[in-house]
Amino acid sequence: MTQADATASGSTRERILHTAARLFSEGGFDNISLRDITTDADVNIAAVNYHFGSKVGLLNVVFEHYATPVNAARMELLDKCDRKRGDNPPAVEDILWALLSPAFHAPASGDEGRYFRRMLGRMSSSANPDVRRILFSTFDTVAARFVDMMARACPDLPKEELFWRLTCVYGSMMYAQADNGHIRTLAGDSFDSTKMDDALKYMIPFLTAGFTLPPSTKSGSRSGAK
Amino acid sequence: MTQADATASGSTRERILHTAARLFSEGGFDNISLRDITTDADVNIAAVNYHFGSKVGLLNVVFEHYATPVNAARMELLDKCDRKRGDNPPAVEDILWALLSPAFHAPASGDEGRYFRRMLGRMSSSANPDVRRILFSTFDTVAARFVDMMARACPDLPKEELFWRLTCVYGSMMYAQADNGHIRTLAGDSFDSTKMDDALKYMIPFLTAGFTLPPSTKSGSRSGAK
DNA sequence: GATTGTTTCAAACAGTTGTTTAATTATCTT
DNA sequence: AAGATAATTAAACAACTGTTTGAAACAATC
Repeated sequence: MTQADATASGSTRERILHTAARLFSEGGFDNISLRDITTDADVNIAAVNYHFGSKVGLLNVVFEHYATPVNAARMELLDKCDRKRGDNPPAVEDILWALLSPAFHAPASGDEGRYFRRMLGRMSSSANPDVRRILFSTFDTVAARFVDMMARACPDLPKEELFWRLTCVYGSMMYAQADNGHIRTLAGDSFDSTKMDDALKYMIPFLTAGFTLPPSTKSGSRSGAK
Repeated sequence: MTQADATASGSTRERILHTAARLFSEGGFDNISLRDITTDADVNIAAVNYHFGSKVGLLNVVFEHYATPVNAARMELLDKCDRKRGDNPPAVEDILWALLSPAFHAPASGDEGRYFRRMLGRMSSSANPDVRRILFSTFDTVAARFVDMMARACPDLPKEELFWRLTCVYGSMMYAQADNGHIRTLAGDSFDSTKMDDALKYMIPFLTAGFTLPPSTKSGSRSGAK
């Protein structure tokens, strides 16, 4: 089954949805026109506004469609982190697993998961206000709980240092999802960087090690190059 | 001196350059039109094509202007890493310092460094082919040397794990530079996240801890949520 | 089989984009 | 001062954007 076939079946609405996710993942939101999508999906231009109201409305539905299961899986795993430890603070590694594994695994079948991951990574630094609003509102609740649990897992960590460590976690995750190809070009392309199981296997220990470090001392700053 | 004044002085060419950097950092390349730039810089719209050939040509010059000192500083610091250790492998922390500190520090004065950092972070995941080409060619040489030195610093690390660890490093750096505000909104905004000295102080130990971990064992994969 | 409501379609809409033109002004050279 | 080069300007260019229109085709219900 070719790629074109994969999106040529189903209702008009579904064809638009799947084609949009694929093209947005390749070109971002602003660089992909409605004509790009409707031509590829073999539907009329007006169908987008008929079914989704607007281009932004389409993006909204794409996000809802793909992000809902990811959010649900994250919530479930975060619940397990809490139950597992009772009144004790949850474990950093478990929380990181709850954040990363749903994003890297779901949806399991086909290329659609890869499309959505790349789309998300690409859009995470978008300057488009509509994109930012949709992105934020989609992951708002779960992300807030993730941050809260990480803070509880590291009770001695100052807020400022927590912020920078979270920046590393989110940055690593988004960059891995975006898969922009820069690192692979530099580090050799003799292996498959789309295997998200490997990403989890290697990245979770990496991030756990950084996050479980004792808080930096106030005088611990490096003053300059030596 | 107001922000408008800061870019209202100098030659037409310079005003375009500085205004472009500022607006690109706020809105990315595709979302900022030449009319946005020329209106803000108070120059005629044809001046862009006269001085820079095209919009892409303008972006090229902006990158050259701001990235050249960063590249030079990185090269110098990487040289020092090599000299310091002689024939021994360089230290991971020193290499990370060589990569991060020039990006977070330079240029020292004014807002221009912040503009360029944010622009770079925003564009690091851009899908625009022109942006990708410029970005890659700008940092190509230095990045390749950085990757090579990291590989030498971790001789026992399989190429695949090296790739994912580098992904974490670049992702953290770019996300910190992009400063998209998502984490700060979640983690509280009671402190100043634009102080790049703090970013270095906290991020370098974080990334060093992850990168100096012993290689993962083949069976070390986590099979699923518990 | 007529009458709903739903979906599709070609065509046009007004607005914005990067780029170019040709004329005018400014600056420098001899 | 005269001529040559450089820089700036208003205006227009063709191409593309998301969106809307009103008629046509389709489906479902009575």
